[in-house]
Amino acid sequence: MKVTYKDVKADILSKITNGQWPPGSLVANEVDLAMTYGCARATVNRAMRELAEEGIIERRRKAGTRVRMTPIRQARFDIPVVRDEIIQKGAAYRYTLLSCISQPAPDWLRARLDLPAEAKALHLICMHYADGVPYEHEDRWINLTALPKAASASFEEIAPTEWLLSAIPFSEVEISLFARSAEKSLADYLDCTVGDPVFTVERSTWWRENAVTYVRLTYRPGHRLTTRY
Amino acid sequence: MKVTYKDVKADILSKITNGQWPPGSLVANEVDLAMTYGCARATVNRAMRELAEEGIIERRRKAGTRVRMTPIRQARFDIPVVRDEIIQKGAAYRYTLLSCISQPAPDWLRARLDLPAEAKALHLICMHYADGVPYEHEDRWINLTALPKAASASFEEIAPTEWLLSAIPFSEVEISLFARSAEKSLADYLDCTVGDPVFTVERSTWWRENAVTYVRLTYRPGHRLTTRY
DNA sequence: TAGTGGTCTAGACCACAGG
DNA sequence: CTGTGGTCTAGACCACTAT
Repeated sequence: MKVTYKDVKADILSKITNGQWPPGSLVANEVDLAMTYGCARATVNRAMRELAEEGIIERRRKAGTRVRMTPIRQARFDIPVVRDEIIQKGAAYRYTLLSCISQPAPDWLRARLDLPAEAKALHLICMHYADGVPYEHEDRWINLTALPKAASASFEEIAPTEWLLSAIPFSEVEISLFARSAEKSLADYLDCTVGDPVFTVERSTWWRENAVTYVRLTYRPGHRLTTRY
Repeated sequence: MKVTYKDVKADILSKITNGQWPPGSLVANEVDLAMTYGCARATVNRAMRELAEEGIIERRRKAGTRVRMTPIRQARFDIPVVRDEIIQKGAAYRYTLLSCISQPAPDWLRARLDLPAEAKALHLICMHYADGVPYEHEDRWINLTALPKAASASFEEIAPTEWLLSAIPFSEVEISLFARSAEKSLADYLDCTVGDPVFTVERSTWWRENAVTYVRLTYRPGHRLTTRY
C-alpha cells in the first residue's frame, strides 16, 4: 500500500502530540522526510502544508519547519441560513416581515458602513420562528444606493437573507458576536423578559468594495453557537 | 508566465461572483478546465479543492463540480491565550487565582465530560485583568484522574490556560458561545451590575479520548468577538 | 460501467530569506 | 550564496458513484 499524505500527516501529528517533537523544535526538511516515509516530496508537502494551515507547525523558506510554540487555535463556525438551520433541527420554519421602511441612512449606519451623506437605506425588521416559537429577530439595513433593486423586492414573501443571497451570492463580511440585554420591543418579539441576556450576531457585508447591508440577528435567550476543533 | 493555481482559483471565483456561473450550475471537469487554462490538471485540482474547502463549490466524483446553491459561509475565530490578547492590545496583564479546591467531580461535570463516578477534580477560579480592569473571569475544572500532576502545579503563579498548554499542547475541543446574565459573585469580580448581560465561552477539552478540562470564560460587559471572512 | 475527482510520483524550476 | 519550501508538470492508478 502506498503512503498517503494522510498517513504522513497523522504520523507527524502524533510525533508532536506525544512529545517526540516538542514545541519549538525543528522538523526535518521535506526531502529527508520523503525519504524516511518512502514517498514523494509532494506527499510530504501536502501533509505539512495542511498542518501549517491548521496552526500546528510554522514553515519558512530556508529556515525550515518548526513545531509552533503555542499552537494557533482557531474555531470555525458554520454560518447557516436561518431557514436551513431551523429545518435541519426538524422544526417547521416560519418567517414574518414586521416592518419595512425606506429612508435616508442614519448617521451611525453611514459611519459604520462608510456611506456618503445622501445614501438611502431600506430598514427591515423580521422574525424567524421554529415550530411557531420565536427563534431569531432580524434588524437589517440595506444600502439602496448600492443595491437599488432591493427597493422593489417583496420581503413579505422572501426573507432578506435569502433575497440577498440570490442578489449577491458572494461577499466580504465582518461579523461580531456579543451579549446584550433585550429591550422592550425585542423582548416582546422574542417572547422573553425585558433585560434578559440575549446573544447577538452583528454582520456587515460588502460586495466589490461597496457596503451592501448591515444586520443584527438576535436569538431567543439560551441560544448557543457551538463547534468542535 | 505559467498559470498558477491562484490564477485559476481567482478566475473561477470571479466567474461565479459575476454571475457567469450561477449557483447550482455545473462546472466543467478538471481535464477540460486544464485545457482551457493551459495548465496541468493538478493545478486546476488545487484551485478547485480550495474553493470546495471554502464552501464555494461542491465536488462529487462522477457527478462533477457544482457552484453551491447556498454557499456555506464559515467564520473563523482565533482563540488566543488571554494574556497574549491583552498584551496585544497594549495593556498590562495581570492574573489572580481566587480559589483552588480539589474535590470529587460533581454530577453535572461528570455527565458533561463522561467521567467515572470516582473521578476527582480540581476547581479553579481566576481573574484576568487588563490595565487593572477586570477583563475575563475563568471558572475551570481540571480532571485530576486524567491529569494528576495538575494537583501539584502552582496556579498562584501560572494561569491554568498556560499550564495546560505546556502539559497538553494539542487537544480536541468543543466550544460553545452564549449570553448569560451576571450573578452576584460574577458581577463583583467583573465590576459590573448583577443581571448585566455577559458573553461566555464554554470549552471542553479532550486529550486522547480523555476529558481533561472544562472551562467557562466570561468577559466583562460589552466584550465582542469579531472576525472577517 | 464509465466518468469524475482524489491522490501519488519523479522531476523540475523558482522565490524567498538565513547565514 | 545556498538551503528550504512553493509550485507546476505529465502521466498514472485508484475510489467513488451516478446512470
